Amino acid sequence: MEAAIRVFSQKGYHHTKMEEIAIEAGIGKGTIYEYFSSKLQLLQEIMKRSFRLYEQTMSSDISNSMFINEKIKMLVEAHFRFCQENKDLTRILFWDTDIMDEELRDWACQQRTGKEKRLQDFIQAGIDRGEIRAVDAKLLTVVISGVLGSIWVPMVIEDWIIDAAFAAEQVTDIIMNGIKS
Amino acid sequence: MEAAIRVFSQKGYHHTKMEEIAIEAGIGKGTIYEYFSSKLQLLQEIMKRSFRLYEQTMSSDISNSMFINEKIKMLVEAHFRFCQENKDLTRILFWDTDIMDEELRDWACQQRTGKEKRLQDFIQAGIDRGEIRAVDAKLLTVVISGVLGSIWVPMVIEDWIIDAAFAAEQVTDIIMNGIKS
Amino acid sequence: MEAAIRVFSQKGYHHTKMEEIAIEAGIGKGTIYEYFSSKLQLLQEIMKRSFRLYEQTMSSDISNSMFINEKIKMLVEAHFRFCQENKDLTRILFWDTDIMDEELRDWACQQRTGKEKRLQDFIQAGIDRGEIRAVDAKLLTVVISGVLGSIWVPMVIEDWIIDAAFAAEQVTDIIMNGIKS
Amino acid sequence: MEAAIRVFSQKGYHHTKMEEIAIEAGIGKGTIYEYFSSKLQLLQEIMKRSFRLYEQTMSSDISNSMFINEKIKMLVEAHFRFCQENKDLTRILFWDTDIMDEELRDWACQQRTGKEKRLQDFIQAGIDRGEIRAVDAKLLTVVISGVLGSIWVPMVIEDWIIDAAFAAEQVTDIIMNGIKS
DNA sequence: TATGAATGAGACTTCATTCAT
DNA sequence: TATGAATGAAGTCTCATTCAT
Repeated sequence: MEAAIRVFSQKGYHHTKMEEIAIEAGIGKGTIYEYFSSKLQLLQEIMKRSFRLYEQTMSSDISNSMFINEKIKMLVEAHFRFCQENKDLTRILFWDTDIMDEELRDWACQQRTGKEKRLQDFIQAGIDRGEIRAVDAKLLTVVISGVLGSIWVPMVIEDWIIDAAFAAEQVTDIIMNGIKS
Repeated sequence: MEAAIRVFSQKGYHHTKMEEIAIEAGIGKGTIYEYFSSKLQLLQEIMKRSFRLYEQTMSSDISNSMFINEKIKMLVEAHFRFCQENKDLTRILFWDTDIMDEELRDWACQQRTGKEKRLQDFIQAGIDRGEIRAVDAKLLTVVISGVLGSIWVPMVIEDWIIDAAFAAEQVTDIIMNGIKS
Repeated sequence: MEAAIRVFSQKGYHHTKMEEIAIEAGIGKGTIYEYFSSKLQLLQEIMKRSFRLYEQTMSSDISNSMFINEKIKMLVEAHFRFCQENKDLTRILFWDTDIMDEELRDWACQQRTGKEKRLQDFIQAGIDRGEIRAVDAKLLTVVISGVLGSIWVPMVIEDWIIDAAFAAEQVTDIIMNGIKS
Repeated sequence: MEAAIRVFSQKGYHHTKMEEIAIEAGIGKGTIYEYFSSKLQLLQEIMKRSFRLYEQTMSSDISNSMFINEKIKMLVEAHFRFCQENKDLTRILFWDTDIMDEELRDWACQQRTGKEKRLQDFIQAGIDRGEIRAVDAKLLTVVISGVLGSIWVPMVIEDWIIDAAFAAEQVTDIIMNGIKS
């Protein structure tokens, strides 16, 4: 699985041959099939595990009792940290999106939708409590999701290294206070 | 080419067979090869044309003499409009990223990097002129790119319809003034 | 299909490679798949066609209005002729019985059962009309089926050539009159 | 070996995996190879043993000193009994005929040929002694072999249960006296 | 002696591409 | 110029067999 993650991440699902994974893992081609029934299932297993790991990373850090800006900061920081620490997984998770079969695609959509729903609810709550001014909650959700969903690109592709805590601070600052001087 | 765009967009590059494109186009399989030397080249042609169209859409609207918030607004609005009006192209451009061969990938990276460079310069100029407070220009670039690069997902996948002008106004407002009440 | 029949007949289904069929047919491996979706389907098509041909051969000759011994003679003769004239088909039809998948196997069983049912009815009618003495109809059916189902072996394997009309006459004579001197 | 017989009989040689035999036998996959050098050799061992058992069953009962009809009756009865009592073996012996390699196939052919030669000689003797009228000995051999070689089908496939002694009596009666009323 | 995880040769099947018509 | 039947390279997956434990 480790080997598969490395190769998938590097060459993409469709350009990866089972033999390459086997070689990378230092095992025989057939051995992979002892543990995964097909190439697709191998990818799916990786994705499911990744989603689970991502969920853990995200949810463990964010308690419910914080102020909105603290919450956003932790969210952003956790996401940045995950991407930075799991570059290969990140690349697979966000890049190889087109191979998922119907089932996995639906599942991934649900995951995303669920995540965004929680984010949107939590923004709406902030608005209701008066911590956030009355912006369009859906739009703000998309904005924040967008930042999270795109930050990995320079990190993973250009090997851009940035301190997660600092980046989170800055991004939260921009989101909260804007950029107008 | 129109047909190819539709099919690629719907099924993704790897799941599209040349025959399907031919059928969609109402022509023979061999005829495609009269105009494109290979499946990959067909995609590349589409992508290049798309990038060109995108560039046009983006640059035509944005004159150099505007204030920063106007500029950002136009940038966002133009992007939103492009995504909304070219859903198929958008999906290909942003989704089928993993098939590009070395050459195309490099080219796409250059395009992106170039775009971000211009964005970053223009942000830096804003900071220098004092229109923007001293945030990390690279980070802000990533944030704005992220919003642009992610907004298409709900538009294309969930068929989320939103008025480009209104969305641009809101997003610009958030970026400029933040969300704190 | 002609080529497939030859190769299947000679080497058996499991020992036949698609490439061998292609070579025998003087075409490319892939071309076979233009006309048959899989190796199994190719065999099935051959079998279905063979059964149809067999049925035709059998039924065309045997009118309903004959005496029992005439009927048996024609049955036996038609069968012998079919085996002699379609050695390859015969070998496939009666030899490669174990590869049939569930569906085809069921279908083949039905064919056989149907055939035997008709034979049994027709024997029973002979008994009822008093042309045949009161033997066990089921057993006699099995005996006659057995003769038909086994005669091909020396014909096909040992290349035993015998005049169908003569053989039919003799066999019918044995069945009708026994062998006791 | 018992396990192999059961599984081969049920699924056919080619559809049987070594692992399935191991599971059926309640032993490890590798253990089979302690006793049989290959899958094919395992089948061959089974077949050889079966032929031997068959030969025993057939020859033990049939003394040389009997009248022709007694002899045929015993032959038929012994065969029927063997099939009835060894359904799995029977199915393997008569069904999985196509997998035999050159060597085994030749051996099986010899067995069969030998058997038929003896049968034919013994028929010829009957003719010479005047117990049988002058039919074609070869053809009669094929007829009797055919009945023997086919009777197992309804027994094994349709689970047709019939008393061997009764069946033998009837079949012998038909062969000896025919069916004409 | 018994095992079963590991192996890799081998076979099926796909599909981008060609080329005779 | 347009076609689509033919092609065969390439890749997935199976399963008999091995061998370290």
